[in-house]
Amino acid sequence: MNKADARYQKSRMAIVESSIQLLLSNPDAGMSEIAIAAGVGRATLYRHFETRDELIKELTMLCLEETDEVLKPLKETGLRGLDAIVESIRVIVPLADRFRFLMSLASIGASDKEIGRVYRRQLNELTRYVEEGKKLGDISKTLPSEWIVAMYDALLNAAWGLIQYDKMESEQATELFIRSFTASLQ
Amino acid sequence: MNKADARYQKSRMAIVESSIQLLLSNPDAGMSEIAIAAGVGRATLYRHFETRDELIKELTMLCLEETDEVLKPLKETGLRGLDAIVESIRVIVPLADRFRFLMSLASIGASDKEIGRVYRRQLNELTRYVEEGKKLGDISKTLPSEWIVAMYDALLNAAWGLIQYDKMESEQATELFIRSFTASLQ
DNA sequence: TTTTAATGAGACAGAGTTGTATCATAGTGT
DNA sequence: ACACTATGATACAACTCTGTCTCATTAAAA
Repeated sequence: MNKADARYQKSRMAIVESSIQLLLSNPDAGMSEIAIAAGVGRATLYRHFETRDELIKELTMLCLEETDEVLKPLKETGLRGLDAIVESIRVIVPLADRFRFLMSLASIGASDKEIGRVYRRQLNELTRYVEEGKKLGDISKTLPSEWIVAMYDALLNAAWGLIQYDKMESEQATELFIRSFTASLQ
Repeated sequence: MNKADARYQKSRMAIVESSIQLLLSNPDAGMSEIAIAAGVGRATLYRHFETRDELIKELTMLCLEETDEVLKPLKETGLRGLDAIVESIRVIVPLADRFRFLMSLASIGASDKEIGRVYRRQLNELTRYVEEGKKLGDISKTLPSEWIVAMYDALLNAAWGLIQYDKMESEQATELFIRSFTASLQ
């Protein structure tokens, strides 16, 4: 299996993209179904991912890395507190399918060490911004940080749901998310 | 099978309650697992519910009916708009596990006619309160009703998650929910 | 107490899924 | 042009889950 081979890359990309979308709408989808959705033979699917559990684990890691990737530039902007959170919303909503995939399979996080570690780190970063926001006076100190983080996740989910079902555009969902979320922090 | 028989009722109650909780934490749980969780033989489980799909469908209907039940008094209070919504939050949060069960298996709603009908009706009632709230001036007219309804569901989920993982008490979650939700509607 | 019937345990067939192995084919790198 | 190799199709065994059935047990109803 040569990772540089064009056929390999084509198959792999198709598998990753299709399986994330498919597992999002049907978490019980089997390997046959996944292979069909990816337009790939079942045998090829097993050549790329040894088992179904392996596939899901690698997809999860991939989604975590992708969200990491878009959040990295944010750290270099020097934004702090609520400003940082708002900016994170802007970059994360377009990736909401990845994020939702992580949520829907959150149970995995508990079972896999590596995933749990990365997941907790991302959660901690958001919590840090929340604490900053409280110090800066943008966020009410009487709201528990845990509740704020939970709201963030929940509203991101809501936004993505509306986008997925074509109820609104990504931009509108982003603005509503930001508007409602910031308003709720007073 | 005599529905009045004490043994029948005991088994049925155990099955219903256990399977809702179990399927909530593991939607893939099989009939064996469900039977064990209910402290009941697998054969008995099949005597009460012909198939696994039947079981899930009946559980879903039951949860719908229960939420209907607690919302019924609300209609007789004469509360309108935002006041009605706030009151609905108070009565619904304690039932959040039922509600979450409905959400987690929302895909069923699409497949089953009866469930889809009841589900849409409940959604419409919430939407009606939202529209009322806009007319009464409690809710900004520039927020799409769909977004508000989505937020309601999302925050209910968030509240229930925190309660389930013992991060806070039901009362505190309710108050945070109401506070954040109402604040976001301006 | 006696009768009735719901239950638990277990065996069973059938269907579906997973993961492995083989082989001819067709696209790729050289 | 040629050698390589990823792929698709297919067959296969092992396993799991579902749904059915039987029979002894035990708790409820009479």
